[in-house]
Amino acid sequence: MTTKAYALIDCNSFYCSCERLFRPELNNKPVIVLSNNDGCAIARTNEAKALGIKMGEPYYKIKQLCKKHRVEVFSCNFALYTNISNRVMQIIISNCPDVEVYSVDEAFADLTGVEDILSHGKMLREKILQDVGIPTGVGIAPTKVLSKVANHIAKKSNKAKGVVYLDSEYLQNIALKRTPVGDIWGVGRASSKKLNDMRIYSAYEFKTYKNDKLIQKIFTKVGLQIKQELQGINCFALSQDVEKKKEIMCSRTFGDYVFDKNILKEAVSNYIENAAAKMRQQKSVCNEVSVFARTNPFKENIEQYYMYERSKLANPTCDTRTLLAEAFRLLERGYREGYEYRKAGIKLSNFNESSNFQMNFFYESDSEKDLKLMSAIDYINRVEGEGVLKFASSGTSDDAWKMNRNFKSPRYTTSWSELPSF
DNA sequence: TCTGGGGTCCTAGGACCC
DNA sequence: TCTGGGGTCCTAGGACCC
Repeated sequence: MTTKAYALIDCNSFYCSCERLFRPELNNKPVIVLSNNDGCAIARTNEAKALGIKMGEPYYKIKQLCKKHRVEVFSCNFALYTNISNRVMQIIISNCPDVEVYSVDEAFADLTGVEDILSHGKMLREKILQDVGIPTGVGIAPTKVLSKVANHIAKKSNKAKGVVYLDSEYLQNIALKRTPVGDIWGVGRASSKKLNDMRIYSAYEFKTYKNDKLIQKIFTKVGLQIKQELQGINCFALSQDVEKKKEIMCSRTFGDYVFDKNILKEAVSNYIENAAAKMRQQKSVCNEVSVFARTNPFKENIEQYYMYERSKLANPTCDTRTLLAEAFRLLERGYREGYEYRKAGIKLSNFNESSNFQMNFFYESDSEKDLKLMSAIDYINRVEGEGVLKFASSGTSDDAWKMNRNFKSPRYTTSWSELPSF
């Protein structure tokens, strides 16, 4: 078997870089993007990181710091990021034989067999920067886990100029000795602590640890696979086909506290509409609906409550009306009066293929007429804009459950009325 | 005053069956 | 007080990712 060469192409501070595209004066300035509800920092440029702003840090804690250092702050604008992401991915896909789009801001590419692998990596980086304007780091190595390590170095090292190829075990070992175990892809906080307790601190010490049985016992099958990937043994293959989701969730933290069941119901209604449309898009039907709502766990002086209700459906469906009725029934069942609700959400799960289940004699599937209605709704919302057509239960008001978004940038690329003008 | 959202995989343990 | 063994399926919860 020939040695593989996997490239990991990862956009730098992706959301911030997207915002900078339309505000070039922000290059070299500190920029952060906040999570929904302007809750916490979920993307930071290097300049913002240098100020000590941590990933996931609540905004209210760093507000003063941001003001003092003139950090440019944005509410998240996912429509924009998705659009830019598609452009980046298109370049990778059309320039590499096999590609796995791993997330909105990163992709694995199999470069095995490419003549000059390092040059190919450099070319990709240049082309994305030229054509879309997004800076990336490219890490290349024989396994996915090692390519992640290479990617970290590509981003950190000035010498690397954004591209690193760890093509020999010698280079890999140098890199692994400089990598703390906690920085390995797939090793989180809990495992990191356990490894440290075993006196394993660097990725190299993990790679060369003798007792595989113990690793498997403590860190499960996946833990052992990560160790083998560090040794250059491929355990994680490239998954190319876009797999269907196995569950679809929708949840939001509210902009304000909610006591009223009817307002919760309106929120839940919106979430169901949203998730059901996504589910129909991947041509699934679900057998299970869940609804949850909770008080603010960070607020210590209030009485906490968490409701979670779930039900199996008699017949698999993708009909929003059926799902709404079920979700409302669950909310009715779990709702308790008198609590300050801060967040609610729903989950659709236990999917079947919509074409398969229709063949099943025992199920009473959605009728042709129902499906046509749903398709029509989806079509109108796709063409005319999200949320143009809504169910009455979803409300039309700017209510308490809506999010705070005080620093939102315009929808430059997805809305005609908000096109940039220079 | 103010702390996101959406996923996946794995395992242990319970339920249930013969 | 004694009280099998083995298999499968499901679920909750943990851990991790971006």
